[in-house]
Amino acid sequence: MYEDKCPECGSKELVTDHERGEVICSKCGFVVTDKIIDQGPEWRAFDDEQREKRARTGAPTSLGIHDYGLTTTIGPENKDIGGKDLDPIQKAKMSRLRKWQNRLRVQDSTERNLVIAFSELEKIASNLGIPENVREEASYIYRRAVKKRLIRGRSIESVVAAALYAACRVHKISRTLDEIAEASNVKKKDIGKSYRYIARELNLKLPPPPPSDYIPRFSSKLGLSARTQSLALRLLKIASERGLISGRGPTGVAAAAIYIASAIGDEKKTQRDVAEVAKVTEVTVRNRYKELVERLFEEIMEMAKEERVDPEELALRLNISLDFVKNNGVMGQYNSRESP
DNA sequence: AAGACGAAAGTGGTTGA
DNA sequence: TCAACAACTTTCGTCTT
Repeated sequence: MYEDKCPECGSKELVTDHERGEVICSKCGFVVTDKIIDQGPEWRAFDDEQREKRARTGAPTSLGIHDYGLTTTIGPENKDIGGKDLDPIQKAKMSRLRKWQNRLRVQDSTERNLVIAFSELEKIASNLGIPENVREEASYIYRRAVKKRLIRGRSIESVVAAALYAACRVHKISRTLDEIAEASNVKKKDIGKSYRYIARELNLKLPPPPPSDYIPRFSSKLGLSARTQSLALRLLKIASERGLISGRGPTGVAAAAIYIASAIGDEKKTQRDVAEVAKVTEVTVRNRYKELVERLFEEIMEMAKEERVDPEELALRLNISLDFVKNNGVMGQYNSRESP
């Protein structure tokens, strides 16, 4: 469930972005929530007639059902098409058919494996509010892993979690290992191991997610405005252009950018709060944000100016000494800072 | 009491001989 | 296979507001 109004600008024009699993205000771009629970069908019915037509086409085929959802089950009602009761002979026949069908559907161990795996997948994915297309990606990856017999010695759950982790990265809505570990009963370490293994064996080449992938989700968890989000994204853009990102954990960098942006945007969050949503420690937030402040000083002051925040006030919020502010030339005089 | 600071020691993963 | 290494965490005492 989510609100029907944008908390940022009050507009009711909310758009659901199924690609990213986010609900976004079409006026100001604010991410209302990134957690869409229990999505309905992917289509919208504009009137009853259409709804009828579409509903009759049956369940959408889904990779997440072990036989692709294409089998017909024999219903338990013992009625014929007209809804009349069947005679006893027919009844017996149908019950025999049902028995066989159940035996055939969950036939070999591979099939059984998939049944268990996909129910686990659904559980984890719905805990995290992962959209349908990403779930299907995960199923696909998992199928390939099974086919290549990559599950030996690994638990089904850890491979499922790993597949989901990979699928999220493919679709640029990266979750952290911590988040997936929390939503499943698998330890972070095991997920990581399984992930690295299947990623290598299946030739999934996934670059590490850029910190910006985490900004919408973290910001909306913290209840930050769209304005502040975009400040954070701007900081990250400049930072990555200058190569200040490499080697650093993306979540820590994202957290730092949000911390700074929240101070500029006049809705300051504590290091603790930011660290919590990013699942890093305060120490890491501190280290990253100190680096960013040092090396993006002018840009930060420039943004402060745009946001009509007094430099001294900002210095206070970010615990930068006033000397540092002066020496780095808020007025634009002595800036001959070179990087070592 | 809360927020921030940073030193010091520990952890787990990567790299390179 | 082992050791060095970088990033990050844990823990903790201190300072400021």
